Amino acid sequence: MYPVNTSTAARSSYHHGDLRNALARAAADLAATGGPDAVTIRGAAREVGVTPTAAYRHFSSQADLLAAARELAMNGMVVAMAEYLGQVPDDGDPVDRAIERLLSTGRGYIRFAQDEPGIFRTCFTGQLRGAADPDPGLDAMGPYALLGQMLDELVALGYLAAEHRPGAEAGPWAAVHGLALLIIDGPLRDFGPAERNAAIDQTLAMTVRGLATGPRGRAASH
Amino acid sequence: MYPVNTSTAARSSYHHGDLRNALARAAADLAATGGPDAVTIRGAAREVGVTPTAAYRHFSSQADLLAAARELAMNGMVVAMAEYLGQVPDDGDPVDRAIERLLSTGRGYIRFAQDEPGIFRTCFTGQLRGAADPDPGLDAMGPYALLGQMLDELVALGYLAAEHRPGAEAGPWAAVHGLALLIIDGPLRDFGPAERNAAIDQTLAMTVRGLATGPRGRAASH
DNA sequence: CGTAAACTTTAGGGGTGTTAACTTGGCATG
DNA sequence: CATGCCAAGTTAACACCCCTAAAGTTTACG
Repeated sequence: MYPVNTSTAARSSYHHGDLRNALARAAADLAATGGPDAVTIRGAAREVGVTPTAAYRHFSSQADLLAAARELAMNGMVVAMAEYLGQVPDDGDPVDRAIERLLSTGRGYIRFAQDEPGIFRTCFTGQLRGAADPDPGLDAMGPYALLGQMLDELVALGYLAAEHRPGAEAGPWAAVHGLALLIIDGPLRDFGPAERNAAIDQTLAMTVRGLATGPRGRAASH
Repeated sequence: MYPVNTSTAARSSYHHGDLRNALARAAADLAATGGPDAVTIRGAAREVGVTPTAAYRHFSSQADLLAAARELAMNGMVVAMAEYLGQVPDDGDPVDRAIERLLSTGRGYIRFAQDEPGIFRTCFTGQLRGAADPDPGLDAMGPYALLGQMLDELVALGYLAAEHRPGAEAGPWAAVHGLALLIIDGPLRDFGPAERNAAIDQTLAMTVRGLATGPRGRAASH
């Protein structure tokens, strides 16, 4: 009944050696299949082959474990999005290209939510207010930073007016975030693929049009 | 230890007389303070002053009770939104007025989410896929229908192009929905009121601009 | 007056978070 | 080398939850 060496750097017998990470990983796995509600101390401990109370040596509470899972989930999300974004071709008109990159970022966001709803939900839903969060919000800023770069590009190219740049992340982010949630566990969840994609295209098109406040933006109709 | 007459039409002694509704109401109360996770058979029964097993006479499961709570929550939301919408003045240019109504709808949505996060979450999050849902999605269509009317108005006034009308609900809905969730339990939750309102204004402005595809729309800059 | 519905108690099997007290064993120190 | 400390694990237990089942009590109604 000694701990099973599930994955990395684990000593062989009584002391696990890397229990914290192993538990966090297990928690992330649970989140992937069952969403944040499936992240449980007992479940993670069981998966690692360890007593539930052992987990309390490394995590002060279930919320703490969930936070660790969320961090891993967030990493997974930015990696997946970056990977998806890397596939967009780098040719054509600069403005079109910048817009295409923005669109791909949004599509990557929504696609990830659809492909890994459990992880996506874990990233964003069920945040505790008073939880001990060392860097508040900054860990969830992965997609935010990415979006910021896109918008900077659009300003530089004259598509988005400079005076509209401050705080411009809110709109596009809200749009893709909301759409993702409406699709994965909102009223749009039983749309077929066609309707779903139509909703995505329409939302992204509206967003891009709504950002066209600069000189070059008002020219392009899209 | 006889049941306390919490509210409406309850007979006095052994038979409660309106237990189903009382439980649903209690469940909605629990949802209001603690979100959907706080909706529990035992909790609702306790609040009403009744044995947990008695609840199973009226609800087949906790999910069933939650569904009832969600229905009440949804009603509360449409009422609150309608009330808020009723306050917008009915004067000025028709297009401006229609846009103002659209904006107010969005503001009402977000405001409700902020004022009653528990109820809002109960409306939209944690939907079970296989749950016995008599009219799938249609109960959650309250805000959706309202939005549809606004968009029809905008088409009639030439602000939104008719060819963009089909499925145009997705974008605006996604935007306000996403913003609401980012604010109440997403990364934007610890924004101050000022930043929060700025994000709301910016998102709504972007949305309105993004809908301006008709002849009258392209003229107005807003 | 008797049936049946509404509600009650009791009991039990499974899940969860969390605390308290105990045991094991690695490692440093005398 | 022996010793003993202390962290990493353990078992046990309490409280809460969902859900099911069986058997009893009250009340409405035909």
